[in-house]
Amino acid sequence: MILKSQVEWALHCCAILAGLPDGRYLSTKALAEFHGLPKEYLSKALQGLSQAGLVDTSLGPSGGYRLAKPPAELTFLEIVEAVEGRQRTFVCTNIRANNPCRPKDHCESSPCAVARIMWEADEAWRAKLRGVKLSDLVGILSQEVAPELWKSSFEWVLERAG
Amino acid sequence: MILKSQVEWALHCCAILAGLPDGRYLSTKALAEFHGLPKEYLSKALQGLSQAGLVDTSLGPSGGYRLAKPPAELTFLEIVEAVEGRQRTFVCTNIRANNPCRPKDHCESSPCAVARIMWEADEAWRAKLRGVKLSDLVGILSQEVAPELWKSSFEWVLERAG
DNA sequence: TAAATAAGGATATCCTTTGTCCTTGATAGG
DNA sequence: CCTATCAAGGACAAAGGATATCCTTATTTA
Ligand code: SF4
Ligand code: SF4
Repeated sequence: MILKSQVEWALHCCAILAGLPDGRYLSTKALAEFHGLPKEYLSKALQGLSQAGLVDTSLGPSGGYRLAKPPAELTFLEIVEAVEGRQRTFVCTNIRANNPCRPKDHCESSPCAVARIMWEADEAWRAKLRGVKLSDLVGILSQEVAPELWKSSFEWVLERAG
Repeated sequence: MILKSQVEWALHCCAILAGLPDGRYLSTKALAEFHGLPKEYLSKALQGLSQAGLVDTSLGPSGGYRLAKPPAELTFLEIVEAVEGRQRTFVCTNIRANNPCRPKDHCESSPCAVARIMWEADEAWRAKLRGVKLSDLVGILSQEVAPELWKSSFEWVLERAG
């Protein structure tokens, strides 16, 4: 069970978009080039962000993506779910229904304890991601990334932001 | 990102094995029949439990599986990891290394903030599973499963336990 | 008008999961 | 000792999802 690599891509892209000046857009092409990713496939991840309403888009030259809300209001969970989907990581195939001792008319209405426990763990994972804002990430990165690299990356992006 | 169905199978099988009298074994055949699962494929999941040291095995007629330790000392996490593996759900492909602004001699030693945050969420999931014992599950099931079904299932198992 | 862009459909490739089949070596019971 | 039964595991096939590419369409900006 491994998350799609698109999750990593989307998070990185959002971190970049968070540094974009108001009203400007950054294209898929620029984001793909900056991260060394296949443009067409990265596009699918960005479309996921768009469909989830996390980013705004603009067409034509100088078009691209920008965040739909401030980084402080955008959580990791939203980004992860936009790309990875909202389905729980544990799915019940209801194998208890195959119990040979089970009467024909027997019908369990609610999910069994196994599923509930696994779903609680799933929710703990989501709660952790829900508690981290995109602005938190930017704050950490701004402290950890080497200043000259931080600056040159910012300028690289600005040159290409429409 | 969805857990293997074998995780559900292994948890159910452990719950059954937890009710086995001391010193007796239950075969793959019986476990597969009880849950309505393909015997050969369920065998792979049970081999995972065996390799992780969670169950003891015995060969020959009246052989099979039994728990290697009391249900109160067996956690959900152990069972899940025995089948699903211990790899983290978020893997870093280090796309930051593709940054065109990155100097040739630049070398990030430690994982970046994105990975650390995702790994913290992963650990929250594991911590939740680590906190649930197999005995907890048996306790809940013994209260929730209809008494007559519980009893007949127990007898069904006992008839086939070697 | 022309170039650039997002959106998305179609398709191909690779890998994981799921599932089956068979062999091997060990063991209990007769 | 003999035989049926068992776990272990290798080989292999089918199905589905992830990854990746290519192309078309509608839209917008310069
Ligand atoms: S364990 Fe939960 S999920 Fe699996 S069958 Fe029983 S109820 Fe369904
Ligand atoms: S985000 Fe974390 S995982 Fe992804 S590249 Fe940067 S460091 Fe590696």
